[in-house]
Amino acid sequence: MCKHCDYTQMLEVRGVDPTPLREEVLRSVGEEQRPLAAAEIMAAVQDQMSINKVTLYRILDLLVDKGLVKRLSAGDRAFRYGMGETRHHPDHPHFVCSACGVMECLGPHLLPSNVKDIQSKGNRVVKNVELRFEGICESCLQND
Amino acid sequence: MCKHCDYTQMLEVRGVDPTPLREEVLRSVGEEQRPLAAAEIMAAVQDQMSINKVTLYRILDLLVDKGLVKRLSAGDRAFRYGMGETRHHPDHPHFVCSACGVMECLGPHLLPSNVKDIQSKGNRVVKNVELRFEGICESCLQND
DNA sequence: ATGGGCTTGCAACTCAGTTGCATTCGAACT
DNA sequence: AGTTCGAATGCAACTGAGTTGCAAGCCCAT
Repeated sequence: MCKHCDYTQMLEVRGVDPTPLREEVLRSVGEEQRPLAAAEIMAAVQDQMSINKVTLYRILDLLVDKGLVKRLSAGDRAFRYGMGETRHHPDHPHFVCSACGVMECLGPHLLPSNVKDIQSKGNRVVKNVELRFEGICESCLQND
Repeated sequence: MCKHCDYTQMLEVRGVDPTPLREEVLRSVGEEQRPLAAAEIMAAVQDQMSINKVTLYRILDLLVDKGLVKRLSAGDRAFRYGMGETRHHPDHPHFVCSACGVMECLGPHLLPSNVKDIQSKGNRVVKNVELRFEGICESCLQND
């Protein structure tokens, strides 16, 4: 996705042992311009090396836990996994096509800044905000 | 949820035969102040009459299709079902507690109005917007 | 070399939701 | 009345994404 990302270093900085599988999973997520389902990441990694389904899910859990990867709801039964926030990749909303199921990233400016107002409202702690648009993507509109 | 809702009539207006089960499912969703998971709706309906799991899912599909009910992602594996938009119930964001999994409704004012700007951006059609906050709810904060 | 702690793999499981097909029921048509 | 048709419901078995339990492999420090 990005020239700023040294995946090995990103892992080390978060105190995660940079094993080949972990690096490859993070790279597969990072090199994509859109969040992927676990099955897609699986296929991408399998392209380079062999990996077990359980290992993949455990690595994804770990990366999500360390904030390197963000787990996103797509409105269907499978999560999507995209790069976590960094200085170079601010938080942003997503668009999901209900025809083909592809999730796309939208510009960060579409995520209203006043959205964290809820933090002060009521006695709750807000840790995360997710904004998702659903509809039909450009490519599906053409091939209808 | 509401004095404005005549569930039988709501079904009829949308051209849906108001069977006892459909009325009871819609009522179970409508009388709650927060969106429920299918299992919770199941329990609520079972309280009044016997219903099969498959029938419940089919009724929910139907109600979602007719716009009477809205299917919401909670960030976990189970959808939540809340009342669809009406004049009396405008679209609004939700809060999900990652500790107890309960989804709460937030005020419609927290859903930024400029959020539909994306409609014009790019060649896509946006049909739905979902804004979800995640964190720890008031009740879980107290019992920690 | 050996013991303990990560990392990975394999099989079996869970859970929410779905599919296929049988049954029931009520309206409609001889 | 008998038949037929379609819509609504039920039951069992399935699906797909993710999880759990446990064994095996690997590495490093005693």
